[in-house]
Amino acid sequence: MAGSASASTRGGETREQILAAAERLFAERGVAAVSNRQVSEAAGQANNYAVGYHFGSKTELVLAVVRKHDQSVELRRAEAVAATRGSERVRDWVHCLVRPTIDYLAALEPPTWLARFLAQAMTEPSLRAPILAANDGSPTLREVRAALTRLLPMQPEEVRDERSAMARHLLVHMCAERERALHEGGETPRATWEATGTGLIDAITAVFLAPATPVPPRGRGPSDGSPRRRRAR
Amino acid sequence: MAGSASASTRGGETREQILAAAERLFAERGVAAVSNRQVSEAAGQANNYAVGYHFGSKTELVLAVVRKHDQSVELRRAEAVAATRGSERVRDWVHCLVRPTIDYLAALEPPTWLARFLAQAMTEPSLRAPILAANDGSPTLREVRAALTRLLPMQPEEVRDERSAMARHLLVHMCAERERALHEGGETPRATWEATGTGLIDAITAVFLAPATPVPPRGRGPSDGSPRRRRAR
DNA sequence: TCTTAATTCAGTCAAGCGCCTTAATCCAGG
DNA sequence: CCTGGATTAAGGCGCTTGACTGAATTAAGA
Repeated sequence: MAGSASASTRGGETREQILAAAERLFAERGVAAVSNRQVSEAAGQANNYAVGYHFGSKTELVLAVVRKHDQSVELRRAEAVAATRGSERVRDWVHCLVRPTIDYLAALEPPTWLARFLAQAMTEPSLRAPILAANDGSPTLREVRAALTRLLPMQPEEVRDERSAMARHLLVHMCAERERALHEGGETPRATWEATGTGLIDAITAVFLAPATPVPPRGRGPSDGSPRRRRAR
Repeated sequence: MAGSASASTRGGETREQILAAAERLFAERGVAAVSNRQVSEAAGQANNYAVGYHFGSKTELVLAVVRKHDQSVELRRAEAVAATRGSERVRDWVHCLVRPTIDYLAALEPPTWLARFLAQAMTEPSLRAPILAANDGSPTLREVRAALTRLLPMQPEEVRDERSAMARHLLVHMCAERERALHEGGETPRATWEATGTGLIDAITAVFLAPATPVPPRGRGPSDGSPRRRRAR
């Protein structure tokens, strides 16, 4: 395997081309539907084993793409967290969850593939775990989670975890959906990434702040908040 | 191709076995990662072309699985809508969005594969469109959307559409996540499908009811609701 | 200038794939 | 009981894939 030629060595450039090609192809067709050969060829390599040589396996290729972008997002998130530290507003911390990703997407020059790529990669059963692990390692994300825990002290842990997962799903899949619409030239619900981010912050803030219907530990509870209804027919 | 042997003919039974095997394998490994041969073999067929014979293509196989379940969910949703008709509470209509799916999942005998299967199928680029089309055709879903539009008249259409998409993503992926955790024997944020449904209704209701930050038609607006911040470093 | 290690090229190979064919097998209606 | 259409078994064909290899090509340093 090639050493991680970080800079503009010969191999480093090839690596970049492979990463770019992989990101695009995986975003368009799904990770499993694209062979390493196709990635190698799309990257302009005559050697059909180029991916194997530079990355070892498809899993490591995908992780390399993820890491490449994660780095930049993590930086932006660190900035956002620094500016938010001390705030008592849930919305401010949700902002830290959403804006870094959105701003990074907006900063990439179109056409972008990242959002769709991430949605694909996160859904692939064999890739889900390692990618989420990388997420768990982010210190900034950890700080945001801690802040939300502090601001929502009455909320059962299970509810907060559940809602964190919801926030993640919304961010990933709504961005992917917008990116897809953008690419296909169709209509996008929002005119800009900026506006999409605002919509996501509105929604995710509402999710975290929503009153949680208490669920009885076991057995039927007094009510689950559903309307009057019992046998309609 | 086989006629749609609906009942318990010889071919009908094989069809069922193929559908069950496909649902399981696709849920576990992803649609693209499973070959038609593997599905045929898992269904106990010696003929590696069994899928082709009975369904024509992988796409039609997937759609057949979707339709099989959709039918039952649609029935439950019709009941729920009938019981909710006339209600002015957003939550009641969100209930109609969530409960039918959740209750159907809860009614299936474990282990279930449907939720993960749907998440996989919806993410597959080539399958997304036809599946969403089937969704659009549902008259009950149409009625729910109409009701929500009626109850949220001030909300820009783009915001409502966006939030409908959010609701769909949350329902699909949160169920898939719980089902996965259930299958792997890990911890589930909620003890029961019932409680998961309640959590989803809480969250999705909040999303629909959330105040939408107005986005200026063009150019920088007065505020996007973000905290005081301008150059943290 | 000359090494030399890293990288790319240009293939090979077995395994698995989609698609197709032919021959058995099944079973409902005559 | 027989027959014909539907279904399943068994396997072939051409192609792509992942994994691998040895020779050519760079390019950076001695």
